[in-house]
Amino acid sequence: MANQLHLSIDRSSPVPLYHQVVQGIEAAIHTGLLEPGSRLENEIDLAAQLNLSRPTMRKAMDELVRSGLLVRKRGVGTQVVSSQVRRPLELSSLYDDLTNNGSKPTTEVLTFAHVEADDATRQALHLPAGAKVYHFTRLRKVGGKPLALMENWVRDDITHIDEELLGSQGLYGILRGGGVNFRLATQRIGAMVANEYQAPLLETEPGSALVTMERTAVDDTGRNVETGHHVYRADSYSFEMTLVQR
Amino acid sequence: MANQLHLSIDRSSPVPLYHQVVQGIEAAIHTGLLEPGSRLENEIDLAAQLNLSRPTMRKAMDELVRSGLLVRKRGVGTQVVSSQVRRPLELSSLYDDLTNNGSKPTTEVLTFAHVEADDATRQALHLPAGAKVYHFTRLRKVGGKPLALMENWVRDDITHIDEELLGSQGLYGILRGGGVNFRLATQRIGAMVANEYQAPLLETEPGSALVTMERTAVDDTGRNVETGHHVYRADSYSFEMTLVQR
DNA sequence: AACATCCTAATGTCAGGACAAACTATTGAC
DNA sequence: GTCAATAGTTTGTCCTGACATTAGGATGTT
Repeated sequence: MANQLHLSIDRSSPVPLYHQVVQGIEAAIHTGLLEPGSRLENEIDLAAQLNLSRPTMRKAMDELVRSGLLVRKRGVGTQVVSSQVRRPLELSSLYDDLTNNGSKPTTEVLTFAHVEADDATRQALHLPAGAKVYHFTRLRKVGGKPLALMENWVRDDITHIDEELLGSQGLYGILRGGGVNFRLATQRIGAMVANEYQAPLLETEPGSALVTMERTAVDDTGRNVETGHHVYRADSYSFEMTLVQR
Repeated sequence: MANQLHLSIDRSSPVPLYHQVVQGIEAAIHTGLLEPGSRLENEIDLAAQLNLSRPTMRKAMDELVRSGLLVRKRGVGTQVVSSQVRRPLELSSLYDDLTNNGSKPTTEVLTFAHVEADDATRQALHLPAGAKVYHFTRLRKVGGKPLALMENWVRDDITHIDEELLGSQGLYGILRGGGVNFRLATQRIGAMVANEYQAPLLETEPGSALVTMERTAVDDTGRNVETGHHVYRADSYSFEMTLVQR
């Protein structure tokens, strides 16, 4: 079963070896070199072929299993999952998703204020009484079509934010530029019908379906940096994800 | 910084050591023994205290980082995330979620058929032409209140399914009983407004908001076992998840 | 031919060590 | 006093080695 992965490992690269393996196998699956359902060679032989240790090989496969591309069974082997799997939902911003997708989103800042945080915001961001936050609402369009209406609250002790900045780039880009390393976010996805305020902005009818998302993001120092409440036109947006059994 | 985790490791237990550590730290966080934002001792000392090797300790912390409870920074240390983190979205069924939650869901089977798969279903389940599937719709209530309207298509070569079975337990429970080990699922979450068919069943008004979910589940042999299209009352259900930066 | 038993292959778990890279805080020089 | 070099701490990566556990086929018995 010479599976001829022709992966090449570059030991002088700063990219960790296990990650090079991950990328190599991902590529092999996407190019069809590794067909869905096919079995891989066992971990030990694969490691030997690439002059890697088994733990390193195993760590690479762990990631691929976690992301849903591979399936392992003890005593049997490892095989490529037959279904075409998309990337699991990652911590990314709408703006990044759209630009990565080749679209050119535009952002219109509807309101902008630097105000004292209300109770709900203080609780969401773990702020003391009297702390101030940036509070703003934005309308995001892609291809001239409105897609999302976003209301956010952001700590003001990270980086300066103003209306002009928000109009020119995504919020997460601004915050990353201010030194924030996002680590995780909790979010809740639901639905509502468009009200009189939302409908005209999103160029739809009151009563049409909207996808709602509430999110709070945490950075690597444990600070709750940002919380927001977004609504999306249901006919233009939905959340796609891959769930992996642990 | 004697953090007194008083974890006890049982080496005779069939539970892997690293998982015992995971459970111990999770418990410490949930009981408040480890406060949000507090730093843990370093990996090596913790491992030594529990008479474990560093890789084992590290594997445990890896899982906790992945699930969002801990945050690591090279050169600095590991700390408990300040926000209260919920479990990441796992591959679970609505029925399981409800029963684990202490609720007593009831299921009403609206339609049931054993029919030849249509094109869309054949494609979703990777079935050959002429293959047959179980096709059924169910209404799930909890506390007498309707919550979800579910339409599913299931391969018929796994286990026998009938109307009575579906009324008494969850679909995933039936399939697991039939020897299926679920591994992953891809799903898409969106929104729609209730139509004339859905509204009376869900005891709501036409035009009210519904959360929609489409899911296809894959088992450990790579078979696409089940695909379904569910709608939930938006006022009673939403999807909550934790996203972790990779 | 049907069944139970053994064997093999593969993944799962665990240990102990070594060095690299990144961040902090201290120390030193100007 | 301010800034830069340095040392120390902690996580990140990688290695070798060992044994346990499981699934499934092969073997042998009834």
